[in-house]
Amino acid sequence: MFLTQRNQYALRAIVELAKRVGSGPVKVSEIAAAQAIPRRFLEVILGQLKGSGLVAAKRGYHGGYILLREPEDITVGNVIRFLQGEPDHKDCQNCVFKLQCPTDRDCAFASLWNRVNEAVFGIFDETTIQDLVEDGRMVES
Amino acid sequence: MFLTQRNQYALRAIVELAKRVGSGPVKVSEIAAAQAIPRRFLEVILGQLKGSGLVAAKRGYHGGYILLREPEDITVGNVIRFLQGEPDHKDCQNCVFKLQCPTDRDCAFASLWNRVNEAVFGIFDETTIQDLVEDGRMVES
DNA sequence: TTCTTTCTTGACTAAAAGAGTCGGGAATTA
DNA sequence: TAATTCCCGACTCTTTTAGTCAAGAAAGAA
Repeated sequence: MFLTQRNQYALRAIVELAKRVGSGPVKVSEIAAAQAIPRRFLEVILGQLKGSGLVAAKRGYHGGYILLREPEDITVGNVIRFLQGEPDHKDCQNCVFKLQCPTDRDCAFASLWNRVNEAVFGIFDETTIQDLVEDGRMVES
Repeated sequence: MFLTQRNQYALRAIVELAKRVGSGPVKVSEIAAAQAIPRRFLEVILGQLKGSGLVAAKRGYHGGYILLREPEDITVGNVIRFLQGEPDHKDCQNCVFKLQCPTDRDCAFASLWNRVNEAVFGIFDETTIQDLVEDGRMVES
């Protein structure tokens, strides 16, 4: 709905890693199978995620990915913010009162966008990976 | 950020109509000029908006578009919901615990998506077109 | 009536974003 | 050395979004 497929795959991969904390490195192919994510695509995504400091990879025989922080210390907001990079303020170029908006801010919609953004990230920031693992458990029963 | 260019154009067009309530029909070309929207594209968008019952068109000499409701009685939510149509619940096909999610609901992310959705539409539903007109006025000064 | 204006319609094209693939290389460990 | 697993960059395919075009129909003016 609000996140691309790719971003959802990233979250799901991290959730899968969280479920296996303590079992050593998890192979990409295992994560892909468990979460029904195309393996090669997942390799790309996990490669990118390394840059976030949330996960690390190990190559070779018993290689795979591991989580670098506790699942309760990683929020959805952490992940999404990393994946989306800096919010581009180009958005405002298309605001309602374009002429009064030379600095790309303070347009009629600015307040609206800000409120929505804060609401969404408020939720993302208070939802941890551990929360998602637990929500899943209820359903898995 | 959360709305396509097209949806923002639609909102801006309605805001422009709101600013001119009482002055009779407003031509597409006037709205397009005032809001820096490609005219032909705007024609398509306004044509679609007619179906919402929020605006009506009149052809010929003094033709143009008019708002059918008071700006304070139209919310951003009204407009966006109409433009986006029914929310497709296909989204959930890609949830975390796919296997436990045959009915396309109750996945680990369902709660998260619902909370985000409610937060966003909560804001959209409490923001009227009149609010946007007024926010713009402050900036236009 | 006839001309001009303005919306109407549907098909069309173009650009961008998103999703996913492929082949070969490099590290690690058995 | 041989198997395994991550690593990397380039590549393709599809979908969505953006925007255009031409011909037509209504409404009013002259």
